[in-house]
Formats: sequence, structure tokens, C-alpha cells
Amino acid sequence: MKSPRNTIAKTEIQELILSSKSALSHAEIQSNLIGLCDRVTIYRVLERLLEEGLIHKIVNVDGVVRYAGCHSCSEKHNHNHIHFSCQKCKSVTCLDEVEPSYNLPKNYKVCEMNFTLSGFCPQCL
Amino acid sequence: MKSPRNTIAKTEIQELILSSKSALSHAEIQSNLIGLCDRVTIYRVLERLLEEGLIHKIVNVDGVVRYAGCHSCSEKHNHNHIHFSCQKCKSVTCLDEVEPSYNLPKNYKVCEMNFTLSGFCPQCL
DNA sequence: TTGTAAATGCAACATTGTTGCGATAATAAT
DNA sequence: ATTATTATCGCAACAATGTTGCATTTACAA
Repeated sequence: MKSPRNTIAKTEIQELILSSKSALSHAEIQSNLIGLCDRVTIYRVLERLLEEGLIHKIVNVDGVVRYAGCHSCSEKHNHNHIHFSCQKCKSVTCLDEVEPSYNLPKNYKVCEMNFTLSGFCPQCL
Repeated sequence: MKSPRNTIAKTEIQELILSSKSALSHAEIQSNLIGLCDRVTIYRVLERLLEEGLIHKIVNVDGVVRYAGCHSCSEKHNHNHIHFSCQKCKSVTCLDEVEPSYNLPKNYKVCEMNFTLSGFCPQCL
């Protein structure tokens, strides 16, 4: 029986992520919120926001981990959408409306998916 | 005009990856080839093998980078297949035959793709 | 106002990846 | 077979990212 608390750090980080058009890395969050809290706290807040289902985690093609708000998954909490990583402007965005389809061999049970396309976004094309 | 050389380190690492059923991380390669060469050399060999198109790089859902041999891409060198990461046995395998389909909004140019599903493989189900 | 435990800051550590440079060794040229 | 060239290697140092333990602070409920 753990009861989560609303702290300044959590509120600020949450707002930053939810208001951002693109997904943010730990480093980006840190440099956007200088002086707010410790580096470690950011990691722990991100962990909590993930658990609470308020944000989701994206692993980019280059291995960089980023976080984005959950917009289109209010009812059923799924993240089966594609992410796009622009090689020029370096932004990583959620294509909430795009869900891929595929035919998996039998006897596989899927729990999570991570689908990131890399290339050039409309702004940079 | 650089002419690549076949060294023991390169040969061993290449054989290890190509003979492995699942994709291997840097750490796994290192612990499989103790005493062969320096840690840094492994990174550099992997870089070369990637450039030469002999292996490909997979970023897992958890952010761990792994490498797998190129089997089904001898003619046209593409890696538009799905990878499966088992939460139980921790193996990451290429589902060479499974290519996803999706409808991207216009004005996106795709260069690379990274698609990893996470869950339970047939052996662990 | 007070008790509790959730959350934080700090230090220390672990892992992963990169860079520079002198030494080594694979291959081509002699 | 010997030598020259330079790709590759080992080592040290560094940077970035993420984790853990513990004492302190603080949100919030009683």
C-alpha cells in the first residue's frame, strides 16, 4: 500500500514531458530543468511516471532512451504506435495514429513493442 | 582506399556472431571470448563488421544494443524484419521472415527501421 | 500539529561507449 | 624471404548513462 505523492520535481517533469511535442531524453529533461532537482531524482521520477502510466519509454535506433507523454492511450493503455526519429533535427515523435501490422509465427506471446523508424521528418525533407 | 585486414579478433568475433542463434551484446561477446582481445577492440571490430554489412545492429526494448549476423540479406541488404526479445530466457532473435507493414503519413522519408517485440518465445511459453 | 513513509540529495559505484597514441602485425611490394 | 606501409591493437584516460545505499527532507494523512 504505497501512496504516491505529488512533489515539485514530479509535477515539473511531468508537465515538461506532456507539453513537449517530441520525446525527451534524460539529458534533455535535465538541461530544461536546471536547478530543479538532482540527476538521480529525475531517473526516479521517470520510473514513477512510467509505472503510473502517464508517460511511455522509447528506445531510439541509436540506443538513446526518451520519454513521451501518453496522449492517445487514455482508455486502453497501449503503445502500439510507430515512433519517428529524424536524422536531421534529431527529434523523436510519436505517430500515434500509425499502427503496424505483422504476422508472427505461432507460439509467440507479445507483451511490449518498440518500433522506431529513422529518416527525415516533413519539416526537414 | 583502405584495405581491410583479416585479424584473429575479427575472425573470431565474426564467427561467434554468425554461428549464434540469438543476437549478442558487447558484454556477451566479451565473456564468450575471454582473453582474445581488448574491450575496445571488440567495439572497433563490431564497427567494421557493420560497415562491411556482415552483421546488423539491434536495439532492444530495454536499450541494450545487440548484434546479429546477416542471413537473409545476401542480395539486397535490408533489415526490415522484426526482432523478438524473450523476457524469460533473455534471448533476442531475428524473425527474418516477418516484415511489418504500415501506412506512414506523407512527407516522411524512411532510411532505417528498428522493430522489436518483447514477450515470451515458443521455448518459454 | 504530528507521525509515517514517500521522495530527495549526495556520494559512490557500475556499465557502456569513445578517443588518442605508441606498439604490433597483416598484407602488398620488393 | 625481406621490407615497407598502414590497418589494427592494447592501454590509459575520459565521458555519458544508469544504479544503489543511506541519512535527511517533506508530502500528506491521521
